[in-house]
Amino acid sequence: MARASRRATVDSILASAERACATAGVRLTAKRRALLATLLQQSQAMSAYELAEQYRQDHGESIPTMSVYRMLDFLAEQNLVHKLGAINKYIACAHISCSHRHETPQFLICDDCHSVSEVEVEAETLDTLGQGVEATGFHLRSRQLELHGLCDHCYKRAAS
Amino acid sequence: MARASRRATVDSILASAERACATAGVRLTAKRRALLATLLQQSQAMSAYELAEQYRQDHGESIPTMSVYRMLDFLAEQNLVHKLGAINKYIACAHISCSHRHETPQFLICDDCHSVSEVEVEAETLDTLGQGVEATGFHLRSRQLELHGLCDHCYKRAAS
DNA sequence: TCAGTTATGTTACAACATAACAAAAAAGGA
DNA sequence: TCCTTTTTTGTTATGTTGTAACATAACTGA
Ligand SMILES: [Zn+2]
Ligand SMILES: [Zn+2]
Ligand SMILES: [Zn+2]
Ligand SMILES: [Zn+2]
Repeated sequence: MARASRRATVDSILASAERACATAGVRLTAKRRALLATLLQQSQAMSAYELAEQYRQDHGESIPTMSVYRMLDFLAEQNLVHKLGAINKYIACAHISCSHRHETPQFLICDDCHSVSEVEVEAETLDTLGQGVEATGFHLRSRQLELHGLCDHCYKRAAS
Repeated sequence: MARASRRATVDSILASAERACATAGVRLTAKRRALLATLLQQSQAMSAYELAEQYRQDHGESIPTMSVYRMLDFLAEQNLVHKLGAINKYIACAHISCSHRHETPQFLICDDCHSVSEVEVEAETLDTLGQGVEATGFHLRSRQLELHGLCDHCYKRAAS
């Protein structure tokens, strides 16, 4: 049943994504939607080339990497996926179905197994950080942090 | 005179780097030193390939990119340079000649002119951030943040 | 000197990303 | 509907970043 429930969750997230795109007045085409579906079913961050291969397996149709990059650019603009610049990989947003507005995401990247968690950080802490930085005359564009380390699983395995 | 004083500054930083390597019991070879000198004279972060080309111009000798990567790895281990993972570039540490121990550096990266500043952030704020993250079970490896935005110069130019 | 280690060079290739242009699909009005 | 315009997707070629594997050179310490 895990599989069925996972499937249902993906479908409901896709429905939310469709509504978000309709509201924004942009087109979530069949291919963009299919690519998002592929990414949603991954537990790890994926490179564009890995996604092209997974898409081929999932949908029985090959797709140029060039198109994958363009679709990822589109999805990232709509905040449906996030690009992790430090490792050149992409992850589906964990909050597509949330009603609240999209807060700046923070990512914890395991340097061993490459799993990625999208977490919330206290707004107050981020504000303090941002104010300290802007006091130097710099103007932050994004408060998306990408923090590296070990996930609990890999940490415990390394300790043994 | 600006050129002469700049030259002197670079020389004194190189002398500090030599002392640091001697203390650590590692070898700052002539090529590693020459590469560090090249990087010290840049005002922007440089990719490994850009550095290979600049090295060739500075020292009248070509150098394999493979060697540049290895030297940069060495210099980064000694905290003489920092790698900016988000943009795949390298920058000389701004504190080589400082006597105090090397704090975790924080970088402000201008997305327009690509200038990079190495700044201090209040330790307390970083601790709060780190504690929040570690409370989720994640184990941070580094607290080096790479923040993107616009430097004051580019910000004002964009506003006009 | 000579063996062992570290550093650097060479070649080949893998992985990531984009430029330039062509074809197809969708949108919108006469 | 038909035609025009715009957007999306495909194709080809190439640029950029990084590493593997192995050879040679330089240094170090008996
Ligand atoms: Zn998100
Ligand atoms: Zn892990
Ligand atoms: Zn530094
Ligand atoms: Zn700037």
